[in-house]
Amino acid sequence: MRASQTATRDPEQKREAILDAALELFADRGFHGTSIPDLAERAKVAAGTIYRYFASKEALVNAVYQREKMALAKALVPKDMSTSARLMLHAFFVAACRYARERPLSLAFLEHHHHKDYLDQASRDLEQRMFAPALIFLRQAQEQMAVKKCEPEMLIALVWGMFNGLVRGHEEKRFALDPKALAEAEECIWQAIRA
Amino acid sequence: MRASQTATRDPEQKREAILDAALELFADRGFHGTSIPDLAERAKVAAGTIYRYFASKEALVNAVYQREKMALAKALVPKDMSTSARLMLHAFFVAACRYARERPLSLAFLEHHHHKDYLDQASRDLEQRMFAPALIFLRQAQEQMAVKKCEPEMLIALVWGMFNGLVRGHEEKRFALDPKALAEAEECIWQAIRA
DNA sequence: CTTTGCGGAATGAACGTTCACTCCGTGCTT
DNA sequence: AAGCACGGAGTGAACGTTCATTCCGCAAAG
Repeated sequence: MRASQTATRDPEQKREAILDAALELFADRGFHGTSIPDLAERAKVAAGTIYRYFASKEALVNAVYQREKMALAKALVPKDMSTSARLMLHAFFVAACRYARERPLSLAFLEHHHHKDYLDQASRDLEQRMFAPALIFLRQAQEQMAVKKCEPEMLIALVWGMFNGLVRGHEEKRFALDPKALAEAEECIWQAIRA
Repeated sequence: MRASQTATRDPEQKREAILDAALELFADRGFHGTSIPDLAERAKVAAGTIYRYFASKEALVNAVYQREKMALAKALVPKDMSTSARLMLHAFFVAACRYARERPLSLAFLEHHHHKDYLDQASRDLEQRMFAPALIFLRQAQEQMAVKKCEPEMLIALVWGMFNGLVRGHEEKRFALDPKALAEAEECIWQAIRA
């Protein structure tokens, strides 16, 4: 087994093109609303080629899900858990807003395909790995009397729910999100969870 | 002349049976994931019968959307806007939780089909009629220094986002929602928006 | 020349929708 | 009172289309 010597035609690049096209189409038409021929056209490959890289449409959507979920997790995971709860929330909020701005399709896709029945176990498992660091941090912060002593899972649901509401309202142009509005929103979130 | 025969023959009841089946299936499989034959079987009618009541699958999903959105609006609209902001939030929260408990499929359907491109203008217009009373009340409360002076649309997005996060987390069994947890969640929401 | 992997037509299943028909309650005729 | 003709709701097989997936010929790489 030699290292990849096919430099002229990079198969990895084609795979990425298919994943990118799938992200776009699945994000705004959903899984069942997207056809393989449409997908092939967007990725600029033939329909049959997709099956060289992915066993089925389901396998493809799972590959997209796992790629995007890991990208989101990587973008949100804190570098340093030793600061105050307030600063941690700030870091989370800034990172989440940056991700929403830079990869809006990723967020839309993940929101749209959350907990769907065609997702396999590997995809589902990523959910918990994602929230694990936040959970640990929240328990710490609760002991230091920095945040409310509710079920930490519930606090995460509330914070993530607020962030989602913000993103959705902004996408629907119901309100603008200039720096002032963002700062106000961040403060709302902090007030919601602080002790 | 039998009761069951008369019941089956009532056209309004058949229409409702189709709408009920559509609510269930659309809520958990989505629009494109639900087929007319499946729908017909669930509603206990023949496929062709559905087209006696609705012009197309799109017309059907719009009929379901409008019925459920109006039911939600009716359940959430406040009886009396002259109390304090805190009590208004309490009334909203109790009503929303009651709706989530009694009609979970309705909430799932509305969340799932929010702003989809197969929804017609009439369906879209219901969205704004829904938030209008809340907007008026929020502006009042802001003048009385009871809630934060942010964009009211943003406050609505945050509150509704928290409620959605709560419902979703509960449905996924990530945490329990006993009366104590509900009271804590309500307090979080209040702290998020209070002045 | 052999090997490899892509393109795109071919395939059968399943889709939304239609339509010729059945069935039954109702009211008119006798 | 009984029979008949009518109208419209309900049916489900059939239609043309589109789907996910397969397959084979070809073009380029080794």
